[in-house]
Amino acid sequence: MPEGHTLHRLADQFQRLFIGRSWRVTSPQGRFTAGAAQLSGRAPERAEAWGKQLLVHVGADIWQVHLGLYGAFSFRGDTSFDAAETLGAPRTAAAQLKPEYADDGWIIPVAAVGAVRARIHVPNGWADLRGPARCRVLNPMQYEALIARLGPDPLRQPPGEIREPLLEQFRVNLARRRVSIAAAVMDQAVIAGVGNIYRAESLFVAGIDPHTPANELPGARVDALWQTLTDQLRTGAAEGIIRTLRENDPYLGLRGADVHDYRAGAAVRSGAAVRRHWVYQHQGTPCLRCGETVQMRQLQGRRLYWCPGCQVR
DNA sequence: CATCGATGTTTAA
DNA sequence: TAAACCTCGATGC
Repeated sequence: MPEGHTLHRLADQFQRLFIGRSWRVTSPQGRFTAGAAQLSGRAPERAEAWGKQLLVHVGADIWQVHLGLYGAFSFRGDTSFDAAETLGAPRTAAAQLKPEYADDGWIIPVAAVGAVRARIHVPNGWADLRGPARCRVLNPMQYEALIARLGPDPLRQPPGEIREPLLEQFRVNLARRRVSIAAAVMDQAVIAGVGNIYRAESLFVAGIDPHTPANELPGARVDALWQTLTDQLRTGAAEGIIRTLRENDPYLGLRGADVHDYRAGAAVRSGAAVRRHWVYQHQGTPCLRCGETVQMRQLQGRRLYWCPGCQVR
């Protein structure tokens, strides 16, 4: 789950549940004890996402959380917490809670299970953070330094709009790289929020050969890629899931392609057997658009997927 | 019960 | 390029 869309959902959820309310912060696992003490008893003013970073402003301090590959936040509490979803790596959903309250009116949380790095608690609910790659409190200087090395985030544009300065930054960043566009688009200094699934799916939809050098990608294709990523990330943030392939996609209609997902366990995990991606994890099967065999190879330690028929220089 | 893998990033070699 | 790190569910023996 944790590509940029997840972090924006997370920031929204923080905004709704915690912002402006005095919270208690602990570290049941014991690995965030000092930071928790620093944040506890105060009221966060703002939660924002920038790419894959969650940044929660508490006075001049900023709580930085990066979920990495398998970090996750889970939420429990009264009915206002019911709609709060677990965000991050897949976790089994907790059973329905029967809220009980202490004398001070605060809900009594269940005992922390497993390695809970941070628990944040407000009167009507709490959230547990497990497995983050980063969890620390930044001062304003450290915050500025972090922001300075992040590229533009397509989700930091108003919905339905392309912000020229962000797109221009993307163009400039690509023009400065000689690595492949596949490597560049995963570089958080070039564009923030894109992970392995959006890389594969955006380059497929934009019809770009992932091996094209970033600085050789024609301007029109750079702009089209930004537009594609903006649309895909926006949809992912709205739906809470990465679904780049839709059953009514006209390309599917043309070929009468079968969109059922036969990967082992996929149907069980997703609750539906309908395939969600064009090329991601579909190596060795016919492309649903052109029929060529979808390719996969290791690139800088990550798996790259593409269709050699649809994606050209 | 051991091993593997995952939508990620940093550090060492 | 490889290993380390953060966690836990799935898979295999």
